[in-house]
Amino acid sequence: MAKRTQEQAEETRRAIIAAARHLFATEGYAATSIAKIVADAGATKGALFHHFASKESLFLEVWNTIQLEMDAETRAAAEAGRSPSDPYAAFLAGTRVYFKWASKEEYQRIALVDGRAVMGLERWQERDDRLGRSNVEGGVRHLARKGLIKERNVVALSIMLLNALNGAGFALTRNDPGITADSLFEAFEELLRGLR
Amino acid sequence: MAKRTQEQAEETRRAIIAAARHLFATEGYAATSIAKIVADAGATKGALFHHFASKESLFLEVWNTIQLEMDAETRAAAEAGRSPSDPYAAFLAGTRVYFKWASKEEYQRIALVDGRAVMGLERWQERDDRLGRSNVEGGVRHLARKGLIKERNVVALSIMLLNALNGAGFALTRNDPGITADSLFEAFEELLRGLR
DNA sequence: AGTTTTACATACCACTGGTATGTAAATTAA
DNA sequence: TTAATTTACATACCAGTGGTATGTAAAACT
Repeated sequence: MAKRTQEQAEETRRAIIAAARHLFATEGYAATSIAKIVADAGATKGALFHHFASKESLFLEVWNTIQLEMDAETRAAAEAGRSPSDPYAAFLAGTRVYFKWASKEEYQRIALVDGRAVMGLERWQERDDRLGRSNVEGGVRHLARKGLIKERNVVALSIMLLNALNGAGFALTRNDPGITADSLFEAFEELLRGLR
Repeated sequence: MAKRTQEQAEETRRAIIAAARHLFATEGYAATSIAKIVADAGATKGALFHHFASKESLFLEVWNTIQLEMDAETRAAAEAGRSPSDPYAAFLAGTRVYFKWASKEEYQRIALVDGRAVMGLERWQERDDRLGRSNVEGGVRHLARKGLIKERNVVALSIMLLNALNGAGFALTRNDPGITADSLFEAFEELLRGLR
């Protein structure tokens, strides 16, 4: 068998992405070889390099997919959580969901750890900004308009709050007795509401 | 020339570490080959593998060194900044210095980006806790004793604040017009003082 | 029906981190 | 002082890596 239908090609492509995503999440980018990926996907190196320019670009595709999944879910939660009485409600609802993502090993490995190292600082930042950071900034800006946060430091505060959330996700993986999802969320809420 | 004096051996060891540190900081861990390290250090692979068990353990030594340098400097600054009138003073003084570190490319690449990827989540966390996190926790605990922070969430808040600082460091490298060292520091101070 | 393009498969390549072996000088023991 | 041992490399080598070049047969288009 040599050539496939377009549909069949799409399927091998998806199989490769699925295998790569699983390996990247469980073993990490560096420890995942292309040979292993294609073996798991039931394909060959030729197929992989036909569909993807490099191991790195395959990783980027996986990274993008995960980020978009996360983005869609948090936005939806924020939208659903909006309340006319509590201006914090939408932000905190989105936060709760992002928080769940940041505590998943897959998200940590791919989005928070290896992503930075693979892409390098610059590319990671510009890509990261388009998603997580812009969402947080939206929430902070909303609170600023309501007079609950100083207008001047919106950007700086957004950066810090997003990173606080990421760190909280990391912390959750260790079964440290002092750290629970609730205590972290509560602490974040304190941080947010403390800003006047 | 075959065998060297102990002093000479120490020197080649230092040369290798220095070359590795520079390359790791400028090119990143993955893009730095052992061949390049020993070429820059004026040594051979044999020498490197005599002094270090692996590329990874060489990286760990560099990582450790940098973390200890940072730790010493921030602790000293916090100590020097202590004030009987302002309970926040010591913490903020230490913060200011850590902040300077987190904005250095060398620290970002080695300590904040590649370190996580190279060590993996678990090892990175347990090592990271012993330094940065424990310092922040000390500061937070001090404020909690003074009644300025809820005693209950000390650990959770420490994690978030440390990560907020790291993120601020990242943000500084991009020459984004909205972000300055001062605005970030000010935002952090707001965050901290907002906790009651 | 013929031409072109697609979707692979295979063989190959330079380079990687790491190892095994050799060796001469420094250090230690007798 | 000398003999035995250990140290500090240097060199040659190896399996595995990401990536490329080439081939090919069927699908898609003209």
